[in-house]
Amino acid sequence: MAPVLEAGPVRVSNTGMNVPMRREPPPPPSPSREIEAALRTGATTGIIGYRLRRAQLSVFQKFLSVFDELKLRPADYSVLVLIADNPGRKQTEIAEVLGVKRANFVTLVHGLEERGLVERIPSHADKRANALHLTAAGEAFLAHARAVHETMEQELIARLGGEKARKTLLDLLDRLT
Amino acid sequence: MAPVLEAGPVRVSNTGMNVPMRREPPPPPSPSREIEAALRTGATTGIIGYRLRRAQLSVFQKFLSVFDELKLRPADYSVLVLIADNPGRKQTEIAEVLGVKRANFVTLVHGLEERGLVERIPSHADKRANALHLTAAGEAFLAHARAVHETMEQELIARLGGEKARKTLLDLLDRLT
DNA sequence: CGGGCAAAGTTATAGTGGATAACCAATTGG
DNA sequence: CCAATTGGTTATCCACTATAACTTTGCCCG
Repeated sequence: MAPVLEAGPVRVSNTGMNVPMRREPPPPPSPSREIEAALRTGATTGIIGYRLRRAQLSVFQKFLSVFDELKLRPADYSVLVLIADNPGRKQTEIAEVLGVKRANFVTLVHGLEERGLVERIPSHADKRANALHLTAAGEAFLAHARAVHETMEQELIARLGGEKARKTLLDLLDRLT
Repeated sequence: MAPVLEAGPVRVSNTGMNVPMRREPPPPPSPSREIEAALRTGATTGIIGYRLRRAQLSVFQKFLSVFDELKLRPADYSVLVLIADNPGRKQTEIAEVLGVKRANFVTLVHGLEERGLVERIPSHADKRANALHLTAAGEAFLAHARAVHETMEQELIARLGGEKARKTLLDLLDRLT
């Protein structure tokens, strides 16, 4: 996350629009002494990519702390969910929808396999491929993880201002993707 | 670049709400042959963090391609903008508002300094600190970069559906941060 | 049918970003 | 004046991603 990352791009030539109209430096706060004047961040905070990055980092951060005990990272979780909903698929298929290079996906699945959550069953239809399945333990574990996640998700929705706001957000994010 | 990454957290116990109600496997498409059935991704795509991540990667990707010729990465750009709007600040201050560890900020600024865009002037008020400024070349470079970025930003706003949608997005992102 | 090409999985490797620890010089507060 | 803190720096380490190369297997097509 922090993701990230790489900070975001920025806005236009002169001043960003969320920059408070910048006429002249507002008179310094009460004691014009050396009071740590705040920085002008308007030009960066007006950037869509920048804000997107910060929000994403923040949400992932939260995910990491919530799932710390379960030793689950976001990528792990998404893999488990995807396998659960699409049992028997091959590695390449799961990797692709997640946007993970199949070479890197190997390590990911191996980790889950070693923890006894996932099984890689050699497909006899195609001897090159591995069909991915959750083990019984994996199912149980995921059920718990899903519950934990749902709590977090509801918390996020509440912060957004409700279900409608969530839909709006997802729609806007889609337009950027 | 792959999106994924670390995918996001997910939804609740049974099925995500954007998952089409999952009753039973809908009859396979026309030719029930081996037609690469699409994966069920509802449970992942309903996750706020996941969508946030995908959108952020997408936007950054675009930034990278647009700024490829200028050899500017998002972090570089944000640093230049911040220094331009807050000349004379010390490294620690700029680093902090960007959420960059001061140790890692060193490399960042050094790169910009070597390119002749930024100057680190030893402060005589505090002999430990470096006051950051843009060079004349840095100002000129940034003016160009800002113009390039503004074009990209407008393109993003258009995709969102206008200025109002942009404000809505930024507001929602703020609530998550 | 047989040869060539593509796909699935894997390994190895490199690059990048962020985090931590340790250190020096300088400053600040008692 | 001394202790604690701050600013900058270096050196490392870890996580994530990308690329290349290789093996096995499947598929197409002349």
